[in-house]
Formats: sequence, C-alpha cells, structure tokens
Amino acid sequence: MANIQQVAQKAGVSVATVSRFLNGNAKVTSKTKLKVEDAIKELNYEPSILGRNLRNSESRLLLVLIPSISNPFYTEIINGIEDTALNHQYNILLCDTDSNPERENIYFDLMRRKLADGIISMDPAVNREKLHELAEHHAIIQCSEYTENGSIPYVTIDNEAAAYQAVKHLIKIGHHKIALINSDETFLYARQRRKGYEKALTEFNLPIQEDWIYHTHQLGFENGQQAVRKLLHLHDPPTAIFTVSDILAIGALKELNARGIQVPNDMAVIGFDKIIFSSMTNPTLTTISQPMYKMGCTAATMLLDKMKGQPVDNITLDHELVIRESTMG
Amino acid sequence: MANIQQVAQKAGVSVATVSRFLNGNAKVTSKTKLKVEDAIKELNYEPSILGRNLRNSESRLLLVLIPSISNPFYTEIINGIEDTALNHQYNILLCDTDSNPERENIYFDLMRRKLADGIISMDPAVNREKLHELAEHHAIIQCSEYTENGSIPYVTIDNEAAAYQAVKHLIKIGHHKIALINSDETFLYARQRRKGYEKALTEFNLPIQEDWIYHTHQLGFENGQQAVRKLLHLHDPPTAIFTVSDILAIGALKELNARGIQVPNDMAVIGFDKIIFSSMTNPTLTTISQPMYKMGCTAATMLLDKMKGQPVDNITLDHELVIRESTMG
DNA sequence: ATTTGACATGTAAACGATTACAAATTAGCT
DNA sequence: AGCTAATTTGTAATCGTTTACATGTCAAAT
Repeated sequence: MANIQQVAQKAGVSVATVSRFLNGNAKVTSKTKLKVEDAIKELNYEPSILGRNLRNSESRLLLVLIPSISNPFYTEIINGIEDTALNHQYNILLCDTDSNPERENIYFDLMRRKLADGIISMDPAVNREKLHELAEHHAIIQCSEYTENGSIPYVTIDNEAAAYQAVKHLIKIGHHKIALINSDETFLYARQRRKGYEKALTEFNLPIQEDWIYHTHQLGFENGQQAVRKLLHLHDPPTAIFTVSDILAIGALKELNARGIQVPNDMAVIGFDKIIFSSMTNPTLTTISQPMYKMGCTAATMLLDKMKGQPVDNITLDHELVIRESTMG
Repeated sequence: MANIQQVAQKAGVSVATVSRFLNGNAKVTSKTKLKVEDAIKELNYEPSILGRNLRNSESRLLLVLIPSISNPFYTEIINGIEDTALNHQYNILLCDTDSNPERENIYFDLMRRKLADGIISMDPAVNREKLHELAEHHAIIQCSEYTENGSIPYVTIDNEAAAYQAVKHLIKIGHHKIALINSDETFLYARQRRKGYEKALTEFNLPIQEDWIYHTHQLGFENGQQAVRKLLHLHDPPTAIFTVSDILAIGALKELNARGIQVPNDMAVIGFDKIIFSSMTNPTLTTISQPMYKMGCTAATMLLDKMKGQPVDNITLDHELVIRESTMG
C-alpha cells in the first residue's frame, strides 16, 4: 500500500529515480540502486498498475469477443491468443457475448473508455456497423469470422475450399445424396461453406436440393440431433451429411446411433473444426482441421502490430481434411 | 479523445459538474444537464476508465484462475462467474495458469499491483502458501478446489459423499471389482474422492486393491485411455471403473470401445462433472452432476461480498448421481 | 585550477477522473 | 425587500505513476 513517494522518501532519493530504477531503462548508480531496493523491500512496495496505466494511457488489456466460451473451437484459439499476449505483457479480457447486442455494447464501451488497447473479434453475430465505427479509432482484428470488403484486418481459413474438399470427398466415396447442416447464413462463413458445398455438387453434376440443406441458429449438440431427425423424415433422405461444425456433427452422430443407423455405412458424416472431442466419438469423426491455436497466435500478433501502427495484411491459414471412421466405409 | 476538462469548458461549467452529471448521484439542474449533454455529444466524449480507476483505486476487474480453459467443467463455472460479475459492473480477467507457477505469479502480481480487485481460484495446483499470503490483504475465494483449515472461503461440493454414492451404485448393480481412475492425490478433491471410493468398498466388505487405483497427472482423454490399457493388463482386471472426471471417463470409454469391450455389460463406467459432452458418448455416461453454473455464481457473489468487507461462509452445493447407459446393464 | 562533457539525479507537470469543502445561486417566507 | 435555508455549482486537492527539462556531480582533459 506504499506508493512511490514513500519509497523515494525512505530511500532519500526522488520519485523519478525510483521510477527509473523500476523501469530499468535509464541509468541508476549501483549505490542508489541499493538504497532504493532496500526501501522497496522494507515498505513492501508494489508499483500500482493503475497509476502507470493512466500516465501511459494504456491498459495492456486485450478484448477477445467470442459468442460462447463453451465451444472448444474458441477455447483453442484463445489459448493461442493468450500465449502470444502474455509474451508481450498483455492480458486478455474474455468477452462472452452470447451473441447478445447488449453484452457486446458493454464490451465495446470498455474499449471506447480506454480499458482495452485492442480487440480481437470472433463473434459471427457481431454488429458490423458498430465494429467498423470503433475500428476508425481503435485497433481491431477479426479472427475466423470477418467482413468482406471491410477495413478490418482478419485471419481466417478458406471456408469455401474446405467445404468443397469435404463434399468432394463424400462424392468420391460414392455418395450422391449429400445433406448440408449449415448455420445461420447471415454469417459469412456459413455462406462460404455453402458455396463450397454447391460447387462440389455442381462439379459432379449433382442437383442442389433445398430439402437437404438444414439451417440452425445455434451450435449445440441438440441442434445437430434435430437436424438429423428432420433429414430422416424426408421422403428421399440423404446418405451423407456435411456439417459446418463438429458440435453439430457430434449431435448428428448421436441421433444416428440412437436410431440404429450405421455410420458410415448407412450414413456418412463430416464435421468441421477438428475439436478434440471429434476423435472421441464412436465412430471417430471425419472433419476439416482448422489451425485454431495458430490462428489465435496470428490474430494476437496482428493486433499487436496494428497497435504499433504497423500495416497488417489479411492472412488465410491452411486447413486440412482429416479422414476418420465416419467416412470410411 | 476529449477529456472531462474540455467537456466542462465547452459546456461552460466546472469539471465537478460534469463528473456529477456522469455519475448521476448528485443533483444537476436540467438546464446545465442539457448543456453538458450537448458538449459531450459534440466532443464525442467518453469518460476514461483509467482516470476513474486511479482515483477510486479500484479496477473493477476480477481474476479467475483456472488450470485449463479447455476443460468444459471450468467453462461452465466461468459462465456463472461472468454473468454475476457483469451484473455488478465487474469484468473478469481469465487466467489460464496451465498449472504453471510462473504464470500464476504473473497473475498474482496483477492483484498485488492493483489491476484486480479480487480473485477466484479454481486451480488445484495453486501455490497454497502464496495464495494465503495474498489473501491477507486481498479478497480471494476458492471455487471447487480449496484448502482445508485455511482462511480462504470456498464453495464446493461434498466430494467424498459424491464418490461414495457413485461407487455404491456400482456395487448395487453387482460389481465387486471396481477400479478408480484418480488424478494427482496432492489435490484435495482427489483425496476426498478416493476416501469416498474406499468408504463404499469397505462398507460392503470389498477389499481395497492398490492395483485397481490408477493415478494420472493430467486430465486429458488420452490419460483415460492409458488408464484403461493399464487396468486391462492386470491379471485380475476390474469389471467397473469410477473416474474422477468425465474427460477421463470419455477417454476410457473410447479405449473400451476400440477394444470391443461392451459397456456396461463387460465394463461399467462412471464419470464426474456431467460436462455436456457426457451425454453425447455411446453409451451415454453415468456421472456425478456438479452444479457448475451455480457454483460460478456463488463464487462470484461470495467474492463481491468479501470485497465489501462482509463476512462470508463456506458453501457446499448439492451434487447428484445421474444414471445413464454406461451403468445400465 | 579550470573547462568540458558525460552521466546521474531532481523538479514539476502531466495523465483524467472524483470529491471534500467553499461559494454562489435559488427558493421560500415573512 | 430582506433574510434564511436549501440546493446547485465551483475550486482545488488527490489518486500513483512517467518523463521532459533543469540541475547537479564527477572524472578526464587541458
């Protein structure tokens, strides 16, 4: 609870000297160094970050906007962000927006009011307009989900190519009736993945059937289960399912299992993300691997660069189709 | 970028008046209110949290120490903490310690240096000594994992009773050879759950066999898989497994499935936590349900009380045995 | 002994809010 | 109108740092 003044007084030097000692940038005689060290120890002094922050007008806090902390996809990315941030003496303020505009506003305000030095947004449901407005005066990076033709730098994967690859794989192993369990198409990634899905079908002269495209607004297991129930009730049900999220795929697998439908023989399933759970299901899940940790590191690095005023380019990371039991006939 | 001074000047009032207007506690004439409002709008003024924090010597930030953000058990608790914190205008700083003392130190320093107003620790591997030292001058609550006879308030469940109940259930459905997959017994919860396990065995005159007790230092799927491999190699393998974490149980299930061992007929399995994924496995996992969200809310409320200087009591929340397919013969 | 320059230290002004306390204004009454 | 009391506003100190600038110190060079 002692402050720098008291340390200075006890050491018989000025506050400037104490500050210099603390920050280690300017030279301090070893004699005074000792005096200051002693005073600090004696008073149990700890420099206040609050005072420093005000003076430096920085908080060394980074905001990370995610729709839900419960999705392992995001937690992996967060690991990458956190490691990178810590390496540069930044801490992260995790903002679970729940895709709720009110919450989002709370967090945007933290930025406006200087409690954060930068933002990494991963929320597909983010208010684009407000985000861009904020971006005029603040450092912002988008991670995974982004806005096309916007002015905010982003790191992502090629969603269309990934979806295309997944669906092509299904076609190659003999499927012609392939369903898509997509999320809300107001999200860019959903539109892109649908595009990849359609591209593959078209390339192989397969019809695009609206019946086989299911939309869900949330990414819970139960939504995958629901989707499967719906798809199975069609008069001409698909024989394979491509899903835009492992969570949905795992729900789908569960429902198929429950109904005694054999995966992959009666129905092949592909997920997206390669979350850790996807290798624990039975059968294991074929999925598109996203470099989540790396994406987090990249986003953080981009943000730090941006904050330094350096120009930053958009980055597209590599994905990979991981073939596992759910598509191995 | 404008500050309160400029707003005051433009509005033709003093900074005190502007401040009062902002905080809405003291009375301001509607006439001056208008003037101030206009000035704020015109200057695009946003009050700086940095300045306020210094003056009030508070950060309105809460530290949450977890061993790993990847474990769904913690993310559910965090949801509870976050909701409660936000309701009281606090934000949380998520601290993934990775059970790494260096990281822990970084975060403890944030507290010492006033960047946090309180801590909720959930890390079983936390340095108890340092934590108690910190607790002498700062508000700290332990959540889930705690220290016996310590001075830090905690919220938890009755681990021994829960384990006892789980193992008793296994015995009741006919098992005599029950393995325990435990984590590191330097952790209190591990010792407590073991105690419950032994209590149940003893009560039914079953021997406690060291062979059937497996210890793992980490809580990954692979650790559960490893444990099963080890247990199956025993000359007298168990017919049921009680696991101190769903993650381990799911790994165990996976390994059993892979070896064609039928669950629950050849081997019954019980997990702990009731993470969401535990209902997606095949078979679904019998487990001890912990009220994770509620635990988070409780911990946060306790911390806020503690910070206000109110006395807080330890709280034990209810658990529940959820019987599902992995123990339904 | 004096000058020069390098280097260490001190002084004091920020950073941007909040809040006792003092001063000024207003309202209420006779 | 004149007085008092209540209410609104202003003044200035404060929170704890950092840092430009001024000052001081000391050794080397003359």
